[in-house]
Amino acid sequence: MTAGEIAPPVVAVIGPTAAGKSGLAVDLALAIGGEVVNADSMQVYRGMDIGTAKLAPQERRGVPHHVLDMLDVGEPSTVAEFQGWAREAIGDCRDRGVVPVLVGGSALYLRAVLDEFEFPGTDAVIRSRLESRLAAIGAPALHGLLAAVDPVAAQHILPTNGRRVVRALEVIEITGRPFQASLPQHVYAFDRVVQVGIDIPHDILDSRIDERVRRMWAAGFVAEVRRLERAGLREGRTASRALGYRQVLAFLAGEIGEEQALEDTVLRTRRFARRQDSWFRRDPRIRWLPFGAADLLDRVVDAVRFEA
RNA sequence: GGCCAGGUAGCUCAGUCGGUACGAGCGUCCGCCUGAAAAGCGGAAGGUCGGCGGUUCGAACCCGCCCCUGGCCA
Repeated sequence: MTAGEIAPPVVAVIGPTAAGKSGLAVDLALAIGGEVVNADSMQVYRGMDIGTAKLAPQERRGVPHHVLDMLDVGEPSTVAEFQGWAREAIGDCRDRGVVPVLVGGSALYLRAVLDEFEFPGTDAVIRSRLESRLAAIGAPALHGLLAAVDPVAAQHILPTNGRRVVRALEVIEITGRPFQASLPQHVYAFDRVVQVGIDIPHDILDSRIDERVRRMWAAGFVAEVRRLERAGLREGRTASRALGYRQVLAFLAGEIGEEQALEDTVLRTRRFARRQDSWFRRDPRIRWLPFGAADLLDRVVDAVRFEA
């Protein structure tokens, strides 16, 4: 963009999984001259296509998509790294006068990008030392240690949540300062942001999830996982835990039957959607629009034009 | 038709010499969440313990009959 011109707004299309965000985002990008920036924690993996419901190239209808296929399944993924990629993509779009349309259901990722959100560093050595300590003495005991050095953080972290206790101790050790155990305020990191959410009833969403998972299976999901398994998926700290992938890996390992894997995937996806809900509902800045509305796209476009 | 096992929370099942169901896991609902977040963690609501009758101060647990499920025999 040229000097004096105002930067385009940052738009985010959010909502629970299987609500139709990806397609809507492309529609929106085509309507207002935008490009898509992925905000899905698992679509950053190369090869994880069917199971993450990643839009196929032709389905992107010529709209450039950013922050997709950044990692191999064996590599760990983190919010902090994602935050960097996404902000870079957003900055790049805006510099070119293009509206960045962030799409995804990873709530923490969205907030990390849109809000003022800073992550203290990490240290593999410290981390693994704390993790073995966790394995040795258990979460409550480790929580006791946390309480001694950072009572406030300890108060905000449940004694049974080993994962968070470890991270808190890691941050304290690295920075020498207390750990911020609560989410920050809702303060955007950009001057103009519009978040539109797809509001979809639970029963409709549940049946869509069921259909989607079955469609994934029909589309060769198991074969995809088998392929990725050879590429190191099973060893991947993050990717191996993805919905569906984890279940199919269990099936391939002979731990559960294939039908069970499918049903578990549906179930876990449903629960995930509920969790997404509780994140999104807390953000008062989201402009909710009804799923299935005939003029949904128009309303999204209006929301962007009006609020931006 | 006979024999055996079993009928306890939405589901899978624990359970005690007869003394108020501590039930557990899963699901459901609600909540938390700063470098694994499609992850991790917590809280809550759910049960006339198959039906009827009997024994007993008291029965989900004992007896009888009935219904249902699975298996075996015929």
